Amino acid sequence: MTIKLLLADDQALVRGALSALLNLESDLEVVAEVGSGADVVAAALAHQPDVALLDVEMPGLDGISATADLKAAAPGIKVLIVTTFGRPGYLRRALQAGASGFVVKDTPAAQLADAVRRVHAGLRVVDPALAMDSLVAGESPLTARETEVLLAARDGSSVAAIAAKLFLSEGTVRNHLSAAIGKTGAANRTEAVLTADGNGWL
Amino acid sequence: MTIKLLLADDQALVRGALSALLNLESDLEVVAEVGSGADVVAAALAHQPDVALLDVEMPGLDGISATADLKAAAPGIKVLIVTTFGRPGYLRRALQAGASGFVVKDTPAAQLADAVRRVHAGLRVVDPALAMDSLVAGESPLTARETEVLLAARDGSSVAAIAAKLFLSEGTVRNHLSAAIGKTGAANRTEAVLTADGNGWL
DNA sequence: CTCGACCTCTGACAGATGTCACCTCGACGT
DNA sequence: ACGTCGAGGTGACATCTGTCAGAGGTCGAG
Repeated sequence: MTIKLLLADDQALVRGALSALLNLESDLEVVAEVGSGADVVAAALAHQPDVALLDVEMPGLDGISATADLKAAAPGIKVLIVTTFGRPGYLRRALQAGASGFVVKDTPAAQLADAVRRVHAGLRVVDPALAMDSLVAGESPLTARETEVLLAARDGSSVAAIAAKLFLSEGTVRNHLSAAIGKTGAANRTEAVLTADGNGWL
Repeated sequence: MTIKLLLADDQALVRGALSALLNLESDLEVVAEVGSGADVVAAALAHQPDVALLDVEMPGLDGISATADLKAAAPGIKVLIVTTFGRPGYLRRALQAGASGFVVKDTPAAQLADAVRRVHAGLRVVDPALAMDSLVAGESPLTARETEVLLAARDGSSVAAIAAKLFLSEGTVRNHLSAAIGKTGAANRTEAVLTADGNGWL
């Protein structure tokens, strides 16, 4: 009885390589590969995999949103998140979206197949060190608006530009930025964006 | 006659997966895998590969510096750069360092083995679209100091902090930043860092 | 209903930032 | 010997940022 897999990663080379790696295992079989989060649900319905391996960083629909969509459309399919960045917030949001496992891309290749089998068996797979970080970092202290403003500030936009984009007064934007800077313990907006991003709060 | 390969990528999962992918080809054999740029030369001397596949983004010694070191220690080994980001400046610097090929991670997996064979045969392998970008973007217009200052500004440091780190006057730092902002067509230091980084100038 | 949390806005303020003009110095190419 | 360029610096200026106090408004929990 082989475990059927769905792979989602925007980098074709990595996707193909992971496929080769997993197909080496006699009890695993990759039945579908997609390059964007938007294609996950359709491919899953078409190929009926047992486990879906999703990357978080994908253009358009990210892996976490894709997880939520997939669990809504086909609750029986287990989801294993595979990501480059072990951001605490990613782990938290992935689990809330219904993922069964969370693997960072710098874990040894040999462990991936085991992770897949465990997830298929109904177990949770989470890197213990990352779970600790997630507990320490906690949930995002930023309010919805503060997050939006920081997101808009990420590309170096001025207060005026952010205000125009979000239809706010410049003073309001400055207030939200100031609050975000205070909550992140940063000294300016750039640092605030960096730490918030590093924690997976954006 | 098999082609012997050396793999360098800081993400163990990707490294292992690429290894699996390439070992599927009957004429290719991965003889060494390392996780940092600093280990490339030693592993190359120990295992005598024909071609080295190096990632650009690695902690410590990056793939481009590793290329230069490797070509100095063992000029006969061909280098194929495999990277996530197709920054024009990366391509230029990789070729100057002695790389024979440059492949972005979102090219189809099937083409990687061919790229390796071509590089081994003494040909150059470069994505045509990326080569165009490299021509258009041209060399970095930033002077050495401007680059240093931008680099120091990347983490959101204030002018005072940058001045202290580089042992410069605050006024000089402001002048360099202003020049960098002007040359990159940005409106502030954050935008300047973003565009310079996007072009591989940092 | 009241309270708290959040959003929105204003006005004022100190400090940081970006720009400009202008200066010296050393290296380099002609 | 000369001009050019980059590095390093100073001083002044307008503008942008970050902070603070205050003042409404909405909305859900208790």
